[in-house]
Amino acid sequence: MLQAASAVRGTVPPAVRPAGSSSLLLTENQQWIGGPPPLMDKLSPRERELVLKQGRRKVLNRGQTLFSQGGKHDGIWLIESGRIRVFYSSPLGREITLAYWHAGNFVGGPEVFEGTVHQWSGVASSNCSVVHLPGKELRSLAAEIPNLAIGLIEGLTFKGKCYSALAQMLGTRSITQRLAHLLLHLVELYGVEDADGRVIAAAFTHADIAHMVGATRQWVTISLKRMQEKGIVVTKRSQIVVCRTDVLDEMRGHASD
Amino acid sequence: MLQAASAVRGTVPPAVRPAGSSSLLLTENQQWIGGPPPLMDKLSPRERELVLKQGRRKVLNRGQTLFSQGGKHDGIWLIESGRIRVFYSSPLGREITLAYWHAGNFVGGPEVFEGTVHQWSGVASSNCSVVHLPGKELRSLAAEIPNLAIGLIEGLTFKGKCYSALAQMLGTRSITQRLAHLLLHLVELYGVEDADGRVIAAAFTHADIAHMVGATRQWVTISLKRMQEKGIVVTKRSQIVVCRTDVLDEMRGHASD
DNA sequence: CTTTTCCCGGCAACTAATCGACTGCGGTCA
DNA sequence: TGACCGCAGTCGATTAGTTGCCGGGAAAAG
Repeated sequence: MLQAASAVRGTVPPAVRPAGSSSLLLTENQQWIGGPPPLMDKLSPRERELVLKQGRRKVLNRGQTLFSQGGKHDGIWLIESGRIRVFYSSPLGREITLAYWHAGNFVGGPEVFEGTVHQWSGVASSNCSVVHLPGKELRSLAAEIPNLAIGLIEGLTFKGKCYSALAQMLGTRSITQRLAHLLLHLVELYGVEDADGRVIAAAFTHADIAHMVGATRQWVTISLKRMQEKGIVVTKRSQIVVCRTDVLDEMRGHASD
Repeated sequence: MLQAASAVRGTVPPAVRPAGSSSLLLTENQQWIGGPPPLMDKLSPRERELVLKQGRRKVLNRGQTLFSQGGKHDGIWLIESGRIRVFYSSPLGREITLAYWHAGNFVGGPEVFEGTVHQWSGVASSNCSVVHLPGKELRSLAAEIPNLAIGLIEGLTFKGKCYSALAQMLGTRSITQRLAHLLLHLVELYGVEDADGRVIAAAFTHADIAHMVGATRQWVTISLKRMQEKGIVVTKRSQIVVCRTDVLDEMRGHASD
């Protein structure tokens, strides 16, 4: 089984904004680029303590499963540190990842209290620390702390938009367009300046990217190569440097006008 | 402009269950096949009257637009009769329909009160009667009538599952699989017994179907023809008769095991 | 240090799906 | 009755995307 293949991959680089999610999220009308406001930010220190007291902290190694589709649903997990990948795997083995969720977000939707079964799976894509809030406790906490309830609703609405945007992208854009779109989003979230352009400072393998845009590993390789030939990106040692965001923006099936 | 090309298309045939939605909804773990329980069913006659009083009734002809993506969002529409098609249209003109919503459901999500802008468009796919509940009025009604609030949450959760399921289907299944899946769903909702098999009693054009599965009109024609050659379906005069649900079930990338 | 594992990369054959265009049918309307 | 229009159906050309395979290189594990 996986035992931390690379120290680099999986750690969130310093340049990264703390809260957010990397995926095919934003469509034309999407604001909230980095994700919803973190769930706990509006709470007073006392309230925060109250919530954490009710929850059960859990530490995960890279690769460990937090919940899996078809499993019984009970409550949510609040991410304290690390990165959780939420994805769906079809019976025939094809996979689509919804998003990589960062610290400050919660996972386990679309229902928050006691639901039926999970529609998605969640695994740690880096070493993580999470707090589990079971449905029953969460419900009473939400009744007690209005700001928590509001945070939950905001988070849920955002998740709804994620599903919605993902469906729209998958339904109306070609893989190449989706890839262009994703690269722009990754640059937005993880971009660090560099001599050649903007480096995507979080390491994703071609397979990771393939799962995000709904494609095969090989096709991502081919597409990236073509982009490199056109001078849009430079790939040096499994890192992607984006040189021409303008061309990418045009490629993705532009939103403007 | 469209002026009711056919009298048959657009009317909901008698065999149809009253509430529900036809789309690529159900995944393996999906229950609620026909949609959520209708929003108003749990209300007392008096409460129902109260709600209808606050709303503004609107009658739509087939083809008329109810709301469109990018437009300002304010409240929801309750469907009294007819069928509303909710879809997204990309800047380059490709379209994906989320669902056809029937009487008893509401449209205008994923937010219910005052939101930002619509992510989807809604047009009447038959003559419709709807009741508009603006965000402000809806909010106070929901505060006053607990059962209405619960209905809203149930409806929203269901919509979340729709987006989610649609994304999963689009991300992991081939068009052929999606088509098989859709046919099974349509039979489930609109199926009427017949000498050859089960007739899908609601008329959808090939273009309609293409938008539901995210494909081109031509490809739907070809796929249906291939299915006919294999004896899975029979198409007689723009109506589809499904003979072998078992084969379709196997084609769609089966859930069982 | 060696072995193993993972990941990039390329290649070839193949199928799925798109695009544009044209035909013919049937229904509707003037 | 004739003109029109939306829709099913078909064709050929082209592209997008898959599947399976093999090789090399870098990094982790032993």
